[in-house]
Amino acid sequence: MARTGNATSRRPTGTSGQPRKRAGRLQSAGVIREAATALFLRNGYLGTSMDEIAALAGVSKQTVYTHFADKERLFTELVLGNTRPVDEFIPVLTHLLQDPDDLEENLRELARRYLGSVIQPPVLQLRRLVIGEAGRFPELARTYYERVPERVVATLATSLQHLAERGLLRLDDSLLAARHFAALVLWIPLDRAMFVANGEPPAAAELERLAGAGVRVFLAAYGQA
Amino acid sequence: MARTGNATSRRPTGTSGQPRKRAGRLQSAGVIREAATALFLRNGYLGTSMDEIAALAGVSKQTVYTHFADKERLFTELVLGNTRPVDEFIPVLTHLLQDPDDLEENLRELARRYLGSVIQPPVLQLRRLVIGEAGRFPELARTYYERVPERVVATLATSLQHLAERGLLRLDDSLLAARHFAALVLWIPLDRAMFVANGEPPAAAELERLAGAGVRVFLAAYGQA
Amino acid sequence: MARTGNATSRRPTGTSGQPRKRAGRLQSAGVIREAATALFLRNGYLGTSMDEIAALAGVSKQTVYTHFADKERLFTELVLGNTRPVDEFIPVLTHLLQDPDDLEENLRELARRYLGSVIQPPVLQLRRLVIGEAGRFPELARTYYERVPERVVATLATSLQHLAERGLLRLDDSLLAARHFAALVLWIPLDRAMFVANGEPPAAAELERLAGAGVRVFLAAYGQA
Amino acid sequence: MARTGNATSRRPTGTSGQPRKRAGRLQSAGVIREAATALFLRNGYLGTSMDEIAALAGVSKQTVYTHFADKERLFTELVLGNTRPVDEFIPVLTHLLQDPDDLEENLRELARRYLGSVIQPPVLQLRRLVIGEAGRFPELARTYYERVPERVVATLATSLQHLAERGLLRLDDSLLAARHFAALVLWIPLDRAMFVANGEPPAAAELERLAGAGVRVFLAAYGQA
DNA sequence: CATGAATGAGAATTCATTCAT
DNA sequence: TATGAATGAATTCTCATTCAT
Repeated sequence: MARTGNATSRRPTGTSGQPRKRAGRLQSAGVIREAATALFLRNGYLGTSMDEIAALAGVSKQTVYTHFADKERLFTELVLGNTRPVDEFIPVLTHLLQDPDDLEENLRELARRYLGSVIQPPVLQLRRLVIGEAGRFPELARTYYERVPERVVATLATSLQHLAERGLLRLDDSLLAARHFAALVLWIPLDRAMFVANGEPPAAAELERLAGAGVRVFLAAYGQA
Repeated sequence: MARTGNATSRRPTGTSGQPRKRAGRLQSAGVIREAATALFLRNGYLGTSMDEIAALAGVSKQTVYTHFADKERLFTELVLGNTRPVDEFIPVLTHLLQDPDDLEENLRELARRYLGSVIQPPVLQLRRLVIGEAGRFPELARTYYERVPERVVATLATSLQHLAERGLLRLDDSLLAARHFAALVLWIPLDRAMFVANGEPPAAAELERLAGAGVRVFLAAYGQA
Repeated sequence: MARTGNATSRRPTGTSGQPRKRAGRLQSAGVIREAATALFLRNGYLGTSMDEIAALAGVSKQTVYTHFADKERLFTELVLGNTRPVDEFIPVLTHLLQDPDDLEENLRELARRYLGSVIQPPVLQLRRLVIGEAGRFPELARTYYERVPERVVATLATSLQHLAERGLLRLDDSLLAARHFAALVLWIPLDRAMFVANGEPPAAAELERLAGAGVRVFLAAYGQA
Repeated sequence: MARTGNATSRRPTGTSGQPRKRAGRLQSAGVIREAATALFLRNGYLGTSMDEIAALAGVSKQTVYTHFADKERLFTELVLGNTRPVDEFIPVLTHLLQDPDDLEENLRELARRYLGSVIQPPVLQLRRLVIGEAGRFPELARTYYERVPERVVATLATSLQHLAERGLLRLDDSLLAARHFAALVLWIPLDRAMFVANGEPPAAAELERLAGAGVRVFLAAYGQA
């Protein structure tokens, strides 16, 4: 059932890597961040050791501690600092629903982008990581939930509300509608991706099909007759 | 023949020590299973030590190893042996859609039960656990996915197909429809529960509302005009 | 430097072997003896576990303890019971020097047989084993030394003494002469074999050469002018 | 961000405990080497634990691991680093046979020194150790054989060859002659010492007698008429 | 700021041996 | 006699963290 090799023994990935040549003083933090992110995403919180991080970053372990008080702090900082995908997606979302000429097509485009943003391997890994560590870091998981998926849903709700006000949609609970949209569009591939790690990502045609079908259902319920 | 003292240098330790009750022989495996399940669910795979498991089970560490070859095997066996909730839900599902007098109400009842089954804390914990360890145990996660959530969806698809054949629903891809149903009904509280661990579970009224709303959207798209 | 694989981790050789089908009651002791001998010779005293022995013998561990009080006793009994090669060689030796027609040729034949007896892999393994455990089992090693190599030398000394009395050799310390003979004949391949484990054994021609050369030197010092 | 308590659940233990002297920084490796050597020689590879080594060295276990990757590496490094006796004996040998005034006496002196070097308890223990572990570390045993006993024999062969060229000896295979010399001089006490561990070493007179007798036989075969 | 050496606790797993059946 | 289950101590090795330089 376990992956090739031994699930318990983890190789010190850093040792064999090329030891960077003394990251120029102040860049240490960045190098460490990168190394730690890669390792946490791959092996989880407990599955990653400070030794490995230091080795992969090419710095001494103490240097890691100079920049980050302890493992916990390093971890939470990395998780919460990793919001680029949402930060970039939010404006796209807003813009797409700003002034739609063809609502169904615009929603479909939104669905495609939404899916495309969420289905990226690093995003999936982070999602798995945060979910898996939710027991150990409840605060962190809750904060991540609010800052990442919920932020998108809230923004989407606002946009849907605007559309409803302009008579383009029928809805009385925009947040619920936004969640239904997210559910219809994301759930199928996302749920699968949570469990099937490293599986090949869904083909473009499949995503297209899912986006179309999700939007169709959404509009059947929330579209103007 | 041996030199003074003991060549092996391990004294036979059995004589000393208080005669712990000796968990009833053949029941050890069960006790260990329970203890391990509780700990794995709470603390994860790496966060749980064989020492803790043995201690909580009230047996010696070696006894754990007599019953389970190693930690990995113990873990996977527990995860895959934990399918009771689905095993119980599948017949309910089938029966509810067997011969519906009021389709909307039956779907709503199904939605309530589906939600009720999935939202149970141990089920949620197991879900988080499997997702979190998907990187370390990809095979296990995939198998779990197929045996648990996918099995329900496949069964649901069959039931929906029957309803469509009897003219009660309009659909051409029953699996897709089943997934849309699951998405509309489960996603909202389940996604939240993945991140908000130990948060108070949604109130019954809230679940009722979500079930109703989900079914409404589903029927808007797949119901008979 | 270590052999392929890990010198520390030893695989439970017995588990994969075919589990004999319940050795007929009283034969257990024999089966256990065989299994234990094989394992001790291969992996040493500490490197062999009672579990492995039981598994390879196809009996339960307790059965091992029924026949042998503990690991030490099992070990010493096996080592001291393993004297077949000498038991068989001693009469050969005596007979060869009984009434020699061509002394040099008879000594050469003796040398060949001596070498042939000592150079057998199981004999070499046992020799390595006893030497390696001499620190842990000093009594055992000393006893083995007396019962095996020293017994041959003592017998040889007696035979040489007879030959001297018949005027065929010149010597005043027959034990010393016997030891010189053993040294000249055995030392070269035996010393090498102690260190080069599993090396291919010396070719027959090489042994022949060594026997001849050893006897030549011996006769140069102890032969009749 | 983390839950109450410590997410890692290992308290920083450094505060408590008596501040052991902190073995002088860079000298740890040496201290560890000494301790490990003593223990390996006394108890063998498997009979020595890393715990014992650390304790005897007065350092923490982890410090042992900072200096030596693992037990195997520590062991092989110690064994192969232990060649002082030969390193010192080789020049003596060469010098003694350089320009002999009284060949028999010089050979006898050489025999005494040879014996004296080989019969030292630590040398004997190392020899037993390497032989005993030859099954587990075949490469190591072979390397040791080549670097220690064979190196002496090869050097001796060269010296004997020189003597032959100067007409002081008669021989056509100097390596064989060297091995015969070693056999005649060393075998008797060395073979015994392999088995009789911790036995009192042969008295000086006994060694003298053996050296004399060995040289006498050697010269009977290889000396000038 | 950066380092290498050090630490105590704890990880998974195996050991020789015994007990109840 | 033979067994399977159980035990406490020990095994190798790793962990997060700190100290002296």
